[in-house]
Amino acid sequence: MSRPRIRDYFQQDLDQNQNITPKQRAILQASLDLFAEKGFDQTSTSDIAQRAGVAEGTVYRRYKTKAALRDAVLAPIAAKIVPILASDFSEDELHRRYPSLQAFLTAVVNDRMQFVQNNLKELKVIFEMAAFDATRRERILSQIAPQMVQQVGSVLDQLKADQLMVDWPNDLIIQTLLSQVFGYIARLMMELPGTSFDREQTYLIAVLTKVLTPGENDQLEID
Amino acid sequence: MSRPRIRDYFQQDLDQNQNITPKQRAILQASLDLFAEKGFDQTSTSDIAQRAGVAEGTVYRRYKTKAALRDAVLAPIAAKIVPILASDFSEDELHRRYPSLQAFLTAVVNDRMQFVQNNLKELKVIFEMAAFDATRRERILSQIAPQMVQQVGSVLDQLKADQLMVDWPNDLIIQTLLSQVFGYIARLMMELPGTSFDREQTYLIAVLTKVLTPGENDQLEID
DNA sequence: CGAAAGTGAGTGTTCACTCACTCATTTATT
DNA sequence: AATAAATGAGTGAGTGAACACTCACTTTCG
Repeated sequence: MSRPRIRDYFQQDLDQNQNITPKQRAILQASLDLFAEKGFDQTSTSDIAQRAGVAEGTVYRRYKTKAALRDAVLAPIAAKIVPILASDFSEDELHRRYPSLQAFLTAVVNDRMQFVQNNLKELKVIFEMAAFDATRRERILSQIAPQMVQQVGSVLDQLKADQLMVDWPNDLIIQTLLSQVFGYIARLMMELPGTSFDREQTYLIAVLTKVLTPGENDQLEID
Repeated sequence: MSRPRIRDYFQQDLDQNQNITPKQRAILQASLDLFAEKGFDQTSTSDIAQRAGVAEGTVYRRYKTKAALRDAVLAPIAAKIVPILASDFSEDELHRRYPSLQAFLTAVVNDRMQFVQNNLKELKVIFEMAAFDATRRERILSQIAPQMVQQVGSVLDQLKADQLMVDWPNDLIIQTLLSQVFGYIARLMMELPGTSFDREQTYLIAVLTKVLTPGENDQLEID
């Protein structure tokens, strides 16, 4: 593929961020690692300090609370999630670059898989947080969902009009895409055996292409 | 559908269990509710006692530790998961009852969705535990995966031989099934808006039927 | 020297867990 | 049948440890 890959935004942001001392960066890194390894509640601030090679007071120099530290760890990726989800989904991109649905899906899947792999720890922390914090979850969803529907919707409509994609409601198609993405993330997070990037990629593209290609018996008997 | 539905095994087991006082049952119920609402670590034993209308000492009368209490809450469902996953997957059932792949998937999906709905809280607690406890996770997977492959495998081979199912490796097919199940569970757990049982069911069956029906371009270029 | 970064002993609170005790019911003794 | 003894579920104040967070002080660096 000739397209540029989505890079590891988190690392990038950490590096770009100026006013940050090596110790503060070590604290962020140790927090991320430990939160992903053991979970937020099971990680003590003294764990973090120890892993980062720093006194506990140093952690609280910049971050007022442990929760604020988690927010600081997640801030860079949180800002990138919506653009990642929606990028490539423009009619322009679509018509200029991709000759077929499969080619389109290949490009989309490839980038997203890279992003997930590069930010797996952050995603794990986000999922843990979202699992039991309904308020935060709703805030996130209420920001992401409409943008997805809006940015992706017109392209889906175009694909459907061109008979390139199954004629389902857009929210069902988006749900299909996201289900596969969640499944992929879950498989990575759970460290299931026998998974490899190439195999996952081939599989994801095959499933999505098959589901989203229009067929003969596609009527969904939904109101 | 004329088939019997899978019932709410957890409630059933709680009732069947003899030597259990009302207070002890209240403790189990309160634990399950609170673990699912707030998460295990965020639930204190005094929370549980209060919700159950019981003194904190009563909790420790039967359960040595808080973790043992969680295990007791999950024990009934844990014993049922493998049978649920594998039931219906016998060649006998398949040929006697189901005229088509779609009819087969409809029956399978229906029962599993009932089970998930009836045991959603328990599943949430299990997922939280599995997320950060690699040892437990591997123990669970090492028990479930081989049984799934064994019990489901021969039927999949039959379906493939009869040209009723796409000729993919069995583990990929199982992965497809489980991905959809996980996606469904995730959607329920996250309480996404706009979901209903009927809609989910129609959707799941449609997606699975489409993916698993043999087609023209099904070659997966995998070693 | 001044300012910012870093330190680690200290603090108040929360929490999992304990234990001496109560009380209602069952079993044994007269 | 009446009374005593034994049993075990239930209680809640108490305990020690862990934890998030603070602050008076030290070190680093421009």
